[in-house]
Amino acid sequence: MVGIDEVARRAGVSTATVSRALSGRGTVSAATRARVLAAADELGYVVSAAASSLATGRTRNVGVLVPLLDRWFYAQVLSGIATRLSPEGYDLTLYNLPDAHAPRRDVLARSLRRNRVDAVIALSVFLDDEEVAELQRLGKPVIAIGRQSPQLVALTVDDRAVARLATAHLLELGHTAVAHIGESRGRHGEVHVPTLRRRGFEQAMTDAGIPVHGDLLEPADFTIDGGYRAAGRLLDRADRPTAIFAASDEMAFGAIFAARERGLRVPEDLSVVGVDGHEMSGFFALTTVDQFPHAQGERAAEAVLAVLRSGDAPEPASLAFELVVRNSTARPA
Amino acid sequence: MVGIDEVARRAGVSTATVSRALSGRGTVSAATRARVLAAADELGYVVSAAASSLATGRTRNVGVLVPLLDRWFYAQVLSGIATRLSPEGYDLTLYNLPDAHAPRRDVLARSLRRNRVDAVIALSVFLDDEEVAELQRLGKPVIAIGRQSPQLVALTVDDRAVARLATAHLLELGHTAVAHIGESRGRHGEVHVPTLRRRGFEQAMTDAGIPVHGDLLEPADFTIDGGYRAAGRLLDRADRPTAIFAASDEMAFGAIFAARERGLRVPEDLSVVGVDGHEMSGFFALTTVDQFPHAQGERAAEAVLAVLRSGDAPEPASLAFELVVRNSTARPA
DNA sequence: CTGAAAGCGCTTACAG
DNA sequence: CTGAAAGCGCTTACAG
Repeated sequence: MVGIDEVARRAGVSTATVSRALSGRGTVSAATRARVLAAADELGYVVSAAASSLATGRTRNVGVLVPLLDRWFYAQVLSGIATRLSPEGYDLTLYNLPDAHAPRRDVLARSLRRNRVDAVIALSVFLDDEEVAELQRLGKPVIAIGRQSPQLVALTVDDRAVARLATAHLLELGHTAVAHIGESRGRHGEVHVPTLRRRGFEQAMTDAGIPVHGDLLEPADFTIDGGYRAAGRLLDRADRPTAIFAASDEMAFGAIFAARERGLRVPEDLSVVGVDGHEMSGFFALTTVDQFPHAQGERAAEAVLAVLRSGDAPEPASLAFELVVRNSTARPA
Repeated sequence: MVGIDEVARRAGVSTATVSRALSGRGTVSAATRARVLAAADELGYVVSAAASSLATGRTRNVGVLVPLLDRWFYAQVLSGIATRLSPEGYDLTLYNLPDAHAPRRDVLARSLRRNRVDAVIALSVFLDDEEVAELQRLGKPVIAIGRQSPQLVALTVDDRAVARLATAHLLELGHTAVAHIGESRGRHGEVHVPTLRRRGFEQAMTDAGIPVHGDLLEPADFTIDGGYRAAGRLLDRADRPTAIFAASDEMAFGAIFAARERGLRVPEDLSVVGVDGHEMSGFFALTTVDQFPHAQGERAAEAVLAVLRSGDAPEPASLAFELVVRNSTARPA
């Protein structure tokens, strides 16, 4: 690899001047700059990340924390982030945060502290207070997607409103036996997305004068299979619901598979609504609340870039969502 | 951030000794080592990536080149890679290689040359000769997944064999009108996965004495929607096939949607086989050739770690695949 | 506008 | 087994 001194020699200037010409910081005469650029180009010089970042303290790298790499939603957001970071010359380093405590601490207390990133985007990871503190101790901008902790600045959709919108759609069609598939316990209080969706569901039902009893809430883990099994439990009951609001499209797909397996037609015998705007929702004719995950990633990347440029603290922001009505919902029979 | 000299002061030794004690390289007495470890732990010291990598030339970071972040297959492989890299203390930096020429050059000639990675895993990206040369000029180990260039060491499945296996399954069931959805042009010759799958299909058909005419080959772009449209074209013909071999599960899903839309039953009226082992293939009852993408990622990561440890050149290897028969295939009516 | 020099925070021969 | 010192390849006050 050719170094800065080779470029300096070829251009007949000092390394300081090469550095100034290439970075655009400091003043260099037009003629000198041109000579330096030509020399760098001819030699194929690229600045060494390690040397540059040791000298400046900046890395031009953003860390992204993801709970799972192979869920559609996260892949979408990640893709959105990469889309906006790459043209700005920023790299993206991935940190997979598993459920287990030990490896999580390893990522937060070790990997991230190696000083390899200028900022962190935390994607829907549920951090406990100690972990959040660890993250903030980095002294670097942190942007969360999805509310994860009261202490983290986040880009969020209004998850209660999302759930109310989906539920209200079913109620307006005339359904009264509406069940919800999602998280039913409230461990994470005011910042837990699945819990907020369940609360929004409950609120819409209550507002419509329909009491919500525990039977209408089936817990599932946001996978297709989880949705399939939860829906199976609901549909095998004597008093099965006529509509299901699933807290994610993948769980909604599972519900559709469960219905189909039982000879129930969607939407004639069962209406289903999801959340996300999954790429396959159109094929399933699934009515869903789209939350534009790719755009969420882009927004997060933009927020990070803005903070890095301005030095200002990041600001929380609210993300768009939209009900997309397709053919998985209809009036009850 | 606390530095090595603070640790040295606290432990009452030189920074050289701290470095040796922490890295395990060089000799340190047990007592000194214990004191250093304790001091480092108390201070929460973590070595600076930039300083360490400038001094050693090693980064403990692996670059992964991906064409698309939001395809299921790539997300799986990526997840497999991360799974194996993370416990070894290696970070993973993502480089998205789009189709356009300019940004690709930017990644290969700029980003990767910033010296931020010790090795590169290239995931199903089709590089032209110049790009491969650029990659090799890095002087770092490169492992490809999927055959991409004759010059790159790769982990590959035998794609012709995969296609023959899928096609033979349909032929054994008694189908003779078998169509293929995939890539139909052979730009990339001997190293292009879609082309190899098409050739395997043609070979199986020819071996069975069935001539393959162009009508049986419908090009598609490996997305669900592409498969849906390609299958639509096949199924709208007067002499529609009784079976379809799709070169990916996602295209197979699209084919199933296309059949369903036309009132054709799978497998009674149409048999469908895919390739990949997609997480949803079970729900679609799709017969497929599983190629275990998560395991492919793990294998690639292991190969990279082995090369990094031994200093030996990487070696090509062959990956497993397996026909999984489900309910999307049956004897023709 | 430009250069000499110090410094970023480590690692590693070298000497003892 | 341990320390002093040079060096990794840049950047940036400082001086001119």
